Amino acid sequence: MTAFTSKDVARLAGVSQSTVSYVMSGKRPISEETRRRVHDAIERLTYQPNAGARALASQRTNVVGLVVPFGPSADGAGLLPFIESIAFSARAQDYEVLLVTADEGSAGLRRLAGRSLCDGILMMDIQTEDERVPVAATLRTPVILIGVPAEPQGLHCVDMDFAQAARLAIGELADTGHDRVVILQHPTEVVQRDLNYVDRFLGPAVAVAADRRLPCRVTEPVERGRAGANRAVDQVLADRIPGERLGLVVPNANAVQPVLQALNARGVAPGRDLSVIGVCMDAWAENCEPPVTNVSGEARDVSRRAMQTLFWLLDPTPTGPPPVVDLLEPRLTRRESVMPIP
Amino acid sequence: MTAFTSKDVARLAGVSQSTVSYVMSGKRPISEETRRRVHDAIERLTYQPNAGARALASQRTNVVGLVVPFGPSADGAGLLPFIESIAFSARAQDYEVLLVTADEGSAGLRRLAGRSLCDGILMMDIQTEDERVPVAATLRTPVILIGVPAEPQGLHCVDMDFAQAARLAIGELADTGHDRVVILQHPTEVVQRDLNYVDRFLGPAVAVAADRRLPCRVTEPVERGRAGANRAVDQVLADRIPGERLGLVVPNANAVQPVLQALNARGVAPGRDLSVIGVCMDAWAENCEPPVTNVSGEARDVSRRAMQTLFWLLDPTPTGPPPVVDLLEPRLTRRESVMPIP
DNA sequence: TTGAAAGCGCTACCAC
DNA sequence: GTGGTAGCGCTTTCAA
Repeated sequence: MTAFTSKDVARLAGVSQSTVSYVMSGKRPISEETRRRVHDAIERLTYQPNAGARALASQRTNVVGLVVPFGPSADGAGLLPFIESIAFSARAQDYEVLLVTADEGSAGLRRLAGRSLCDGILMMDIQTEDERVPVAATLRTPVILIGVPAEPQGLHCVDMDFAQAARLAIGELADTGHDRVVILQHPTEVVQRDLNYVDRFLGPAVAVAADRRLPCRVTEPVERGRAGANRAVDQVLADRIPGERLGLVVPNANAVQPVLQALNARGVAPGRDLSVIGVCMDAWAENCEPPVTNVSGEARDVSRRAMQTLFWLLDPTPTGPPPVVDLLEPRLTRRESVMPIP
Repeated sequence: MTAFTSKDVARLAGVSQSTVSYVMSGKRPISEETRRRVHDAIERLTYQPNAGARALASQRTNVVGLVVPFGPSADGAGLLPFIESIAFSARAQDYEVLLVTADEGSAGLRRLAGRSLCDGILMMDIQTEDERVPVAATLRTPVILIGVPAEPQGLHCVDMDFAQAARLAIGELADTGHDRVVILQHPTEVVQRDLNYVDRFLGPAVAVAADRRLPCRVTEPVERGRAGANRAVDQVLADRIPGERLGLVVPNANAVQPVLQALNARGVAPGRDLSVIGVCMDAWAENCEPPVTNVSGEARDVSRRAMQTLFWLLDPTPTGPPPVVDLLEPRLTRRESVMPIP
């Protein structure tokens, strides 16, 4: 019992195979009568076109490749919203999503492109100097980076604007009369992997603090999980100068909750005894104790935009091209973790 | 600049196209000399076979479809280890992974099979009565269920053995001299969605408790997040009978941490004032405060096994077929959240 | 408005 | 051990 082909549809509808094809693609005018007959036949046979054959003939797979940072480094739940919203955007345009793990390095890219497994590629977790970027730049298949490497080599980049996020966070602490800021560094592994967003945030953050005459220190890397947060918080509390208004900035979304827990456990109340601003999704910030003032770049927005860019590259429309480096505005939401102006 | 084809390789190596094909597939003996020449040519051209053409000619896509429960119900971080290990298993066998979201329902299955997008399908988050299962059973494409519906219709099922997990958890509380057990129900949404593992755990749990003469109550659904856990814990503590040895069982992996936090926040120490046993991955259990005694079905083991089963179906080997319903043994690990025998 | 037919790049049969 | 060649099921010219 082998599947029906467009030939079967053609025979049943009493038309040629090419007519079936044109009815499906809409690439040439078809009489109402013919269209109906073909659609009927398609329905009766529950015909579906063979993807391989279509790809071979049309040079279009209708698949997007997605390179995800699994492997030793997979960074907790933050990944899911990305994958999820990419899957939805793809589906909305009749595309499938092919998953490739980042631990393959550029081999994955070469495979996707070389075998014509997909029409375009989305790549996450870009390193500042990323061996895959130069490779990606030479492929026939368009590649969109979610993140901004040192040298994008002409590739389209989409991400949250971390510089702006830094300005918002530090600015808020300056505006609310803080005396000093401590920024909790990402975990060692992230720092060592040279992930692009580390310095895109830290650089501007330090600069803005200097600008606003706010003493500002960056901690040692804060390791994942409860233990890392505890250690970092102990250190911060030990260094506190009596009476100062201290602001903590947590650029690592995964650290926000553990840090708040550590503070609570030590009887230090964010919003009363010191301030905390996190960089994380709103949903996480709201669910903290207390709800935390955050700068938010929603994963969904970033991946939706990345998909839009990719689709534009796949068929450019009259509307101008998307920006090559496309940074989305973050948003500061005030909640209860920042001390009010005295 | 269009990609090289096997014809180019053949010309460069001075052999026929079919020889190139046979060198790559190893499906017929090739002289050492020829093999070398072909491999050289492949290397020089960095030739990669076109996936569509190959699929069309061989009726094999070398792709596995993965149906993931994204959508409103996506249940936090628990999903990633599954996806991740499936991706690795696939890669190890030279397969790609195509992602389909569960919100498409059986349409996704029909598309994967009807268009020959993949050779086999893995489906997660099975409902006890799942509309997709009867559909899956009629496809030409083999489907493996991760989970066990009421009527598997001959489909292969792989999952943790929740009945055994229940026995382990309840048994441990009985053995350590508890007077009463409270089981924290999954969130409303999970219960209403009729997910198969809810009753596969609860039924046996209640039965074993009865067997051991352990009074046992199942709570109202405990909603996601801190708030849900707080409410549930308040209720449990309010119902406590002074002096009793109370055991809490938390079958919902995502609730384990919030529940422990809620207890801690109320000055109730698990392992001293009452006992907690969670059903969750070891990594999560270890990272709790205190480390929690758990029954663990590791996602990785389940998905690896599911992939093995799928690969067996794709090319059956002399070794017998895998069991149709394949339940993996869970493991109880004692940590610090269960009160020692008095 | 429609049909016939030439490929797309590969696999696998049949021949030598 | 190797080569020739007929498809796989679709899209897209070219012709009518």
